Amino acid sequence: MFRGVQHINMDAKGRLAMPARQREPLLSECGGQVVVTIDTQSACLTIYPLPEWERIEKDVQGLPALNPAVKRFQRLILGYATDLELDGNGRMLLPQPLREYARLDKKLVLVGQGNKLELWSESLWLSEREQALQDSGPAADLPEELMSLTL
Amino acid sequence: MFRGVQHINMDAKGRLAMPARQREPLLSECGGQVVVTIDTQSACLTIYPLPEWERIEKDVQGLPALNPAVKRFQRLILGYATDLELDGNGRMLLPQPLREYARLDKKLVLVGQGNKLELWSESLWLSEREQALQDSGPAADLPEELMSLTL
DNA sequence: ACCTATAGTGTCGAAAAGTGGGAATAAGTG
DNA sequence: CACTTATTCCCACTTTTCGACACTATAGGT
Repeated sequence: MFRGVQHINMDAKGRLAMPARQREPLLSECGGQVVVTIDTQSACLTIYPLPEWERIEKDVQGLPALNPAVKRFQRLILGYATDLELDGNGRMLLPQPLREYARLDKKLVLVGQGNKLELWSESLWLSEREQALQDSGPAADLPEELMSLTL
Repeated sequence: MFRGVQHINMDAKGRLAMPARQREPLLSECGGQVVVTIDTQSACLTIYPLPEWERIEKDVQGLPALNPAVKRFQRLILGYATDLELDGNGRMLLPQPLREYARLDKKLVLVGQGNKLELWSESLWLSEREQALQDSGPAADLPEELMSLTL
């Protein structure tokens, strides 16, 4: 399970060092083998351990491909999916197209989301968080399902 | 069950010593393993014993993620959730993003809330308490649910 | 009132994590 | 085929983090 928000830097070569907290689970669960793809809903990337991704890939491929919207969705998700491996120092090198999609520059934010990690450019993360706080803050009228949660 | 309001200090490294009163239940219930996350409604943090958090996490992940407001809520709650462990001295080290969110400085307030603890910066706690007293005082009109309470 | 035990706080050192640079290999082009 | 450019792998250094230890303060009991 991936948890927690961490601010990390990408170096000049486009490498990003996986924080130790997330590195251990990745190494033990899948030997550092991950799949990175885009989030079609937001300008961020998602990072899956390889076994988890294989399950998702199967589900996505099982969708009715005659529906043009589905077909487009598949094209994006599967098309951008790239397998990467952590190097000896626990870093991964992000391919340009992925960096470009999520507008990644030096300052990044890595967000644990249970079965996956999300990777944001710091500036986009901040504005997303701002929006999220508005939506979930005291003034917001939240959907039914949330109101009934017991926290 | 966590009860009581306690004023505590965070040291220069961002460590906070869990008061002995709360420490014992935490150690016996979950071996000092806790999950800290943000409260989306207020600028404070919430501290759960690990087993209790796992129940909540399950509920939150079960929500319909197609609703953008729900998705944002999940991103905040799950994203900021960080598991921490009490060290040999009964202290926990709060990660920077969490400290930042709740504007924590040296003086903090720890508030028991039954199944969880809330952590406030002292100054925010004081003004929140002020507001809460206004809302719940003699002049306030309280929601139905409260009126029917037997105190 | 003093002594003791326990909670709270600070400091130091070792270890690990993050960062950068450089060399070697591979790929692409003239 | 040779030369240039890009990519990858590896090594070394710096910084931060974590754990252990020691000291101080406070509360309770004799």
